[in-house]
Amino acid sequence: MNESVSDENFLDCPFASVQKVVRGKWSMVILYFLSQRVLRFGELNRKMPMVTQAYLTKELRLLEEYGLVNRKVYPQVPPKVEYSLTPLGEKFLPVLKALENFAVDCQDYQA
Amino acid sequence: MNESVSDENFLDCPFASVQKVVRGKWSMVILYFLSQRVLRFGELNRKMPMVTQAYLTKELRLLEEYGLVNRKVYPQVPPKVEYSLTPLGEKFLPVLKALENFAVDCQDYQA
DNA sequence: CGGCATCCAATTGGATACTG
DNA sequence: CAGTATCCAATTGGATGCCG
Repeated sequence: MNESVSDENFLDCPFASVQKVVRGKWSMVILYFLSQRVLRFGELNRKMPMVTQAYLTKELRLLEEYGLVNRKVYPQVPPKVEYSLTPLGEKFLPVLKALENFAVDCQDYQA
Repeated sequence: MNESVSDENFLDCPFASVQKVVRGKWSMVILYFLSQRVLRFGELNRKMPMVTQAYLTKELRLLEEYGLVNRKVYPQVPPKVEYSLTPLGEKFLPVLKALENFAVDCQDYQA
């Protein structure tokens, strides 16, 4: 069900391969905030108070695994962890921009 | 695009309002095929054999509800139903294009 | 042909409490 | 401060069968 996308009737569908990035409920918002600047875990969480810290951790781990987010741990007490976009993460920004434009279009249509 | 999402108006966040479109596992693939041409239900299903018809129906209904897809029923026997993009659906295409580009970037990074 | 209804499995999202 | 660990609720995805 996972990697066997060699269905000949199917495509070399690029969407299937990247959709996982966009599926997490808050992943795009995370990427948006990190595109503005490097953020510590607590800072990011405060910008997204509707997300529990446990879930924020999970999504950050996923984005890290996908190679879009970098996690830098400072060996201190108390701990300090900074999150930032990787070069690949930066390459996702045009998608965010396109989605932003689309959101505007949506509002126009509702008016 | 900078200050439109300040630290507190996360609810105005355009991504949150639009993410539902992109969450369905196959919604982007559906939109991609429909961007190529108008398709009957069966045609679309044959292009996506990994999706059961019941689920394809569900996603199409959602995309219709979101205003991206138009469903045209021909009152015939046997039934004929054609799906196409609405004007709003067309406006989603830049997002698909951006995602496509990103998919290419992903592959570059894996190499 | 293009559904719908039903039921079920899997995945996701989230609350809460505890920790180095 | 930035997490784990656990448990649970909600949502999603999917199989199967019937219908006009």
